[in-house]
This record gives sequence, structure tokens and C-alpha cells, in this order.
Amino acid sequence: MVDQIIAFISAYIPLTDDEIQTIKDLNVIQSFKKNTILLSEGERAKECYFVLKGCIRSYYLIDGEERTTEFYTEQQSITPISYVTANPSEYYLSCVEDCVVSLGTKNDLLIEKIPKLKTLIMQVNSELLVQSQVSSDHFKNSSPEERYKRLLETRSDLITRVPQYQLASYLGITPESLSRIRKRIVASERKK
Amino acid sequence: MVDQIIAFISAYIPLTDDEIQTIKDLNVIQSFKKNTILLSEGERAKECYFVLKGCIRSYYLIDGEERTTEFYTEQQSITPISYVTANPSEYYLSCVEDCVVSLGTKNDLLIEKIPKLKTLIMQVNSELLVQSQVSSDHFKNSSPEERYKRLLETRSDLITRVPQYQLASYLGITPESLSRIRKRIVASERKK
DNA sequence: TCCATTTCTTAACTTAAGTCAATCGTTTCG
DNA sequence: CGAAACGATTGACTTAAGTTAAGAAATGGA
Repeated sequence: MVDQIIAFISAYIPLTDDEIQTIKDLNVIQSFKKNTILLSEGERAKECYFVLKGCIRSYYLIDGEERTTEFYTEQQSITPISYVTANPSEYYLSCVEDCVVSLGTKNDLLIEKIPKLKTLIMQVNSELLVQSQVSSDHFKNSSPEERYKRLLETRSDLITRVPQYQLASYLGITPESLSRIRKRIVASERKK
Repeated sequence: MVDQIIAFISAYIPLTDDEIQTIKDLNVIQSFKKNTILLSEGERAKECYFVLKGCIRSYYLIDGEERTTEFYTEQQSITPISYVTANPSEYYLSCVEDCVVSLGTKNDLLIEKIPKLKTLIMQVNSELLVQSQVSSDHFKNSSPEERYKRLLETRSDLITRVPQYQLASYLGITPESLSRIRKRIVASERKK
């Protein structure tokens, strides 16, 4: 499992055997049962996450309703806003499935030992920024139905892994509406 | 005008007089007339921007329609995705007003001369990432009317600076719809 | 396995945004 | 200055999403 992290890092920067060992030594891998809450609203995030297996969901609780904003799956990293700002978190992080996660608790120590990780962080951050902008541009520029179709194309695994009411919220619509969209799509498929 | 940039940078990292001079020497300030297009679809961005005065808008051209995704005003920096990825840009950058802009063309040279700027970039990037996530979370979790009200609270200057059809697109709705929302709001104000 | 809970679908109705078209007001520039 | 172009508003109509409620299907735990 640790190898996944090494592979991820190596894709950005070359690592010596010593450095690989340092990372392995400092690495904390932990498993969580489905529905475990990793971060709650009001809590200060003390760690970052790297998903080795499973699916983690971020959501806000607004008027007692969950508003899903993101799903993180294998090879994706999560840096909670609360971790960056040190303010209480406004959203939750919860395991959609049983998860295996690498915890980033000693990042400062790691960076101290392997300074070139700074470069990695810079690159990953700017990639995340690009992704975040691209996906919010797409969201803004498309209808619920188009958003669902795009999800089918780009992250079709989510459709089977995640309950539909969570997907609906992620698409910015109600579960009923998503159900109708699916029906509409099936109907138009049938016509062809 | 250069002082604005120095002040911006100094808020993140302390600068020596020498460093300030280096920045001033390498700084390129340029003015653009209203409606000047700074970056076109298909073009590779060769520079970053820091808005000293005016307002710059980013938009996609989809089926001949402009889809506005962001407005950048005083003290905001623009790093086009195309600048990061070196791929052709998918969107346009255009001046909503007459603009005075600081061009980041020699960033590499600057960073070489003042390495601690790397820290600045890391910090600014992670702030931008947070902002981007927060604003897309808000967008997703609110109705057109709520989005407009939020805009009134957070960036009310835009409402007078920017044509309404551009604002409408920024809010993800049609100009007609925005007009009705405004009417609805005025009506409910009147009731009180 | 079976019951309870959760999730998904369907239906009827309401609400608001999209569309199309016309009009009015305002810039702008020849 | 005045015509043309552009922007904002309004109205009538269509379409799709929200809401509420009920029931069907799937899931999970005892």
C-alpha cells in the first residue's frame, strides 16, 4: 500500500532509496469503516489524507440537509481548507466506503527531511487549482442533465459506488430530479 | 503604481530594499483600453497579470455565447490555466474597463533573483485554491437568487461596474432571469 | 432469513428559469 | 445632433426543477 504513495510522489520528483525509506518510516496508514466521519463541522483539521482505497465524501450540513461537494477516490489527496487556514471546518469528511488512507500528520517533518517535497506541493497545488477552476467552470456552464452525462463520462465509477441522493446533491439537484434525468436518458437511448 | 505590487508582496514576505529595487526594475506595467482582449481561445498565455486598476473578465465562447466565469479587480492576480499547462487557452480574458496591469513575464528570472518568492507563490496558490473551492461550493449550494444576493454582499462594486448580461452569465442564468430576480428583490424590499 | 431502515422511483402539483419577441432607454460615434 | 447599436426590461409561453407524499426496491443487521 505504501508503494502507491511512493509511486505518486515519484511521478513528480525523483526519490533516492534513502528518501523512499524516510517516507515509508514516517508514513501512517489507517483503515476506516464505511460511514466513519474523518472531519466534522466546527472541528479543526489536524491532518491531510491520501486515499489508497475507498471513497471519501465532503459535504456541508445546511438546514439539516447534506450538500455534497466532492468525492475523493484512489490516488486523490485531500487537504481540508481547515488544515490550511487553521479555522474550524465548515464541512464534513466522511467515508462512503471502507477506506484505507495515508494520513499526512508529519508533513512538516517530512518536508524538513526532504526539502524537494516543497516542489511537489507547489506542483500538486497548482494542478488542484486548475482542476478546481475547470470543474467549477463546467458546473456553471451546464445544465443538471449535462452535468450528469459528464459525470458518466469522466467518473462513471462514482455512479455505482455512491448512493444516488449523494450524487444528486453533488450535481446540485434533488434526488427526484436525478431520478427523472436518468429516466429521460434511458428513454432517449431506447429511441435510437 | 508599482507600490501596490510591493505592498501586496510585503504582506506575505518581508522584502529588503535591494529586493524591492529588483522587483521595480523587472516590473512591467501596461495600460489597456476597455474591451481589449488580453488572451484569446486557442492562444497560449505568455504572461500572468496583476490588476492595478480596472476589471478583467474571463469567459468561454460556447455556441457563440459568452459564458463569464470570473471578474478580476484591483489587487487580484490572474494566472491563466494556459500559462500553467502550456496548452492553448479555452477561455478569453478581456478588459471590462480601461485597465492598468502589471505583467508577469519574467517570473522565472524574478524567482531566481529572489528565491523566497517561491514561498509567496505557494501561499498565494493555496489561498487561491481555498477561494476557488469555497466559491464553487457556494455556487453549487445556492439558487440564482441567493447567488445574486451574495454578490451584492461580497462584491457589490461589480454590480455597477459590469454590464448585467455579463453578471447574469457569471451567476449561471440568462439576462432576462437576472432582470426578474432584481425586480423580485425590489418588490420584497418595498413590502417591508 | 426476515424485518427495519434506507434508498430510489413515481405521480401530482408548484415554482422559477429558459426562450422568443417586442419595446424602451442609453450609449456611441459618424 | 441623430441614427445605429447595444443593453435592460417586460410579457407570453415552454420546460424542467423543487416539493410533497406515497410506495417499491434494495440493503443491512439481528
